[in-house]
Amino acid sequence: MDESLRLAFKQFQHLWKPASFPSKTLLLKEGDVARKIFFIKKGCIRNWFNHEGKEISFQFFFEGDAVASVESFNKQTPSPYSIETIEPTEVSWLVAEDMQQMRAHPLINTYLMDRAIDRQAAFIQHFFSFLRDTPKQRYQNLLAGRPQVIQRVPLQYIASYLGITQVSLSRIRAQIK
Amino acid sequence: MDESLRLAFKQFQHLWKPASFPSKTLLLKEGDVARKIFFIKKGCIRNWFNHEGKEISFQFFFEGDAVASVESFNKQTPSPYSIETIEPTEVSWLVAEDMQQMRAHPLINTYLMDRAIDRQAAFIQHFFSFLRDTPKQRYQNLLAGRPQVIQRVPLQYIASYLGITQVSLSRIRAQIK
DNA sequence: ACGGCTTTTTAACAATCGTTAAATTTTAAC
DNA sequence: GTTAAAATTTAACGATTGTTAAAAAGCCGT
Repeated sequence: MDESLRLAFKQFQHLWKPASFPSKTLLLKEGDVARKIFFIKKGCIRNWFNHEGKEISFQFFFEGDAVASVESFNKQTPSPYSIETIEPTEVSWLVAEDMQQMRAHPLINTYLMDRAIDRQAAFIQHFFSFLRDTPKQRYQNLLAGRPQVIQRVPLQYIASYLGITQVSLSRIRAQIK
Repeated sequence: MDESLRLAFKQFQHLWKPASFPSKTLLLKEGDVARKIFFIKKGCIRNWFNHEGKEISFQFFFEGDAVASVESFNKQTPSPYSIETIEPTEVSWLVAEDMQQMRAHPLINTYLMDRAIDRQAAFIQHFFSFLRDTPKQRYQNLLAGRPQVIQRVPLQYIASYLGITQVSLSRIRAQIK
């Protein structure tokens, strides 16, 4: 992020509102329409959806990450998933209208588009690992590439993220140690 | 696609070049830089990457679809995957510079962005099925939702698309019939 | 520090998957 | 149409996973 972009962001600083939440707080409930985008100052968040009574986590976010139910936020449609804190979390948040205002700034718009593309690339890489790797390899990739996920996220959430059960993850961990 | 958009596309008709390829023709080789975007008039195409000597297919395209190694095409970087015809295929194609020219048109740009978002949504749905469904359910979803994939794409390609081996797919098919 | 609750691990068994190899069917070239 | 090559199915076996249940470990509030 260069200086001119930083300045552009400062112009809109007044739009951002601070908030703090305890762990296990729903910031957005599956089926509701997203009105806010969150920027994590401190803490940890997961995105998950319900499938036959089971919670399936599919994304984790940490300090510096922006979190929103993007489609729901942009189109004002029901969100296909929930957003929930994992740790006590401090955020800055913004409503959709204010986000539109920021997007009007070309530098910020370009920056946000680039971040969206980066996230998509990471998403595709994670997806590819389901085609290419075994669950054990997927766990080892996570351990090597994003150790803070394993340090900070409860294993039950990680299991569904890897596409396996808690029991299977526990066995994999026992094999490696 | 409404009338004004159709007119906008017509303006750039002269940029599109026709080409025909036999089946199993590489339109882009993994590691090469993508220079073209293809629009399928007739036929069928797959995207795949090599992993330890095995071909892993992850997307299929049919008549009306636009196909390119998007990141490679946009950033002029090596493509992480190959693009290959499955059937004898007729396409219209365009080089990156001409695509930029078309993107300058607001209607076309909006249309292309919307299609990109649609594709991403479909991609995410496919990804979710790896977290939520068994391989058998994934096959049945494909059979119900995109029957032409099963009718036109060789089963060995479909197997890797579903994240399983050809043998396992064959067993699943035997169970269902 | 204590109890109660949640999370993680372990165990046992059935079901599914991967692997290798062979048999069968389909496809394509001459 | 015949034949060779490719694709698909079937078989057998070992490895991995899901499921259910119980045990162990960790966490939180009092």
